[in-house]
Amino acid sequence: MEERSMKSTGKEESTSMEINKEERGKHIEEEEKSSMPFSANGNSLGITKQVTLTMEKNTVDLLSRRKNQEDQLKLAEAEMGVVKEENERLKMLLERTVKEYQSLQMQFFDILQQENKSKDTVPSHRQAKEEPELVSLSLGITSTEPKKEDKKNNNFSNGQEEEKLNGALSLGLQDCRFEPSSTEHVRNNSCSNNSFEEQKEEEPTEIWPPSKILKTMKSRDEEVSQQSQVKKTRVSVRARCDTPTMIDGCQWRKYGQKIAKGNPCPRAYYRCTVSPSCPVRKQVQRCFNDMSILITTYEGKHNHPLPVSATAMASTTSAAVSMLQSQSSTSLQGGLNTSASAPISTSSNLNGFNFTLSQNPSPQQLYGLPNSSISTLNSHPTITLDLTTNAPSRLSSSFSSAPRYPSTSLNFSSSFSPYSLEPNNIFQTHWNKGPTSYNNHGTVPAYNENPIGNLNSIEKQPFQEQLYEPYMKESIVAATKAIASNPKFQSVLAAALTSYVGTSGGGVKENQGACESSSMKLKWGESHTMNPIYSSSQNGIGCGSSYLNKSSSFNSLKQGGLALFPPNSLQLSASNNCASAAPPDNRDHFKL
DNA sequence: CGGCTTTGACCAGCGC
DNA sequence: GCGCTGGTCAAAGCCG
Repeated sequence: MEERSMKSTGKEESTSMEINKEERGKHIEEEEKSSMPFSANGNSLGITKQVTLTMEKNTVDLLSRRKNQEDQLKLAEAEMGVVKEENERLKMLLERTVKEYQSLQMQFFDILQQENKSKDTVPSHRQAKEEPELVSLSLGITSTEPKKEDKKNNNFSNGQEEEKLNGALSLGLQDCRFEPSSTEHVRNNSCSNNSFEEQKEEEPTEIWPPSKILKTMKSRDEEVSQQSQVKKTRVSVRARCDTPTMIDGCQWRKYGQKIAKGNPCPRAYYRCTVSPSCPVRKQVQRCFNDMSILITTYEGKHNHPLPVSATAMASTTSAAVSMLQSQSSTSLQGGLNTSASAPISTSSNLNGFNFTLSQNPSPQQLYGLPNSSISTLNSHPTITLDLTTNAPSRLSSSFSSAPRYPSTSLNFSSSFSPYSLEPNNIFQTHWNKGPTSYNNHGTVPAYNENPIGNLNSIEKQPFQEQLYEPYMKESIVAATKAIASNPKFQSVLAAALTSYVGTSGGGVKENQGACESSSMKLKWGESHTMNPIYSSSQNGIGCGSSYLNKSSSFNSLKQGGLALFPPNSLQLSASNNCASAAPPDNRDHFKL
């Protein structure tokens, strides 16, 4: 534009100069006229006029072009303004859409969580049917909804008696009960432990065809004896964890990832790299229903010395496996109907606490782990260690189905003081608080992460211990009986408790040093002493812990800097006297 | 450059 | 036998 204007200006100037030339020429011509009367005056005059006209035309054209260009410029500017406005409008729209999306997402998750709570009662039973063997250790604290509880109680008023007839081993020290699952709930839910089951099958709307159920029922007895012993036993740990993988003290190398059926969350496969020949594998997968839950399934036994921080989980899994194997063998020996071989049956269903222990499950009953899942391959006996806080819904599941395999459910949730020793907090502290704990690392590798948690960030779980307190003594008595009756259970309980203590303590000792260890002790101790209202739950803890205190292995753990529990918190009251109930012969089960 | 992760391909088991 | 699914392998890419 500027160049054009420049050019046009130049032309104008040249034009004016030419005009001047014309004038001068006119004067010259007039002079020539006077001096030279007979020259070619006529021709020169015509040419001059044509030049003048041409110049004028050019000038007009230039001016008109200039006007057009200015108009175009204005138009372009106007268009740009319109586009800018539209841009801003779109931006606003985008922002609004994003906000709406986020709000809707939040609502969606809320609804999902609510639905999960209500659904969890159903699908758990599915697992037990197809799962060859299932031992569930539920260490999460639970808050049971009154409605569910009432419904549960109504439906299974006879459940306690049924439990006595069952061979399942169920221990619940919280407001949760493991109840025989209904026949139609053969399969587990998606948050499943070991197999991370299909989401579709978790849907409450899904009902198995009767034929399928019958088929499953028929074939169950035949499969029991064959499968459970042959296949590798797995230990599944469900815990709330923000990190990609649970920090268990071992070194893992990821060797594969796959989208499992029914769960959009990919399942990652890790193998132990502490020793090249170590056969231990683990699978890690997010629970589809609750993305905060990380399901880790361990398989195999380490053939090498483990770091201190890794011994806890290894001990837990090992003990659970041994317990499961023992259960399966017992069930095989004892037969389906008789309890003669192991006439141990303890049931204590209290308000807020359920403690049942029974053996030789009848084929008609099954203790399903409400949040557990069945492997579609039905090839691996699985032990589920449930460290989530979703136990309530799981525990509100209903009795019903006939267990094909011995299933053991251990639930200690309420036995831990939620404020000070609540297991979920502990695990979250070490495994779940990844973002806070591992910020220094930037990322969280899949191996040997520092299991130290930010104790200051321990969340105070809603606690209903007051409700349980009046019933605690009774439940503890039942627990005492159960523990005294089943050595394997003792070992599992011990290992589970050890895992809490050991994992945290070991990790502290190994990776962080005494400084944080001491702070952890202080934290737990303080919270414990400052919440006398939870004395009952402390007793619950003490029940297991006091026994542990007498075990050599636990003592060794304590000596190893793992004595994180204040002595009082781990001691049973004399009235409960859990420790005395535990047979000394079973102490060796803690040696893992 | 070595170790780890990613990811598609491959294999085996199981059900129909 | 075929298809589905879980589990593993291994080449390529990434990262410190």
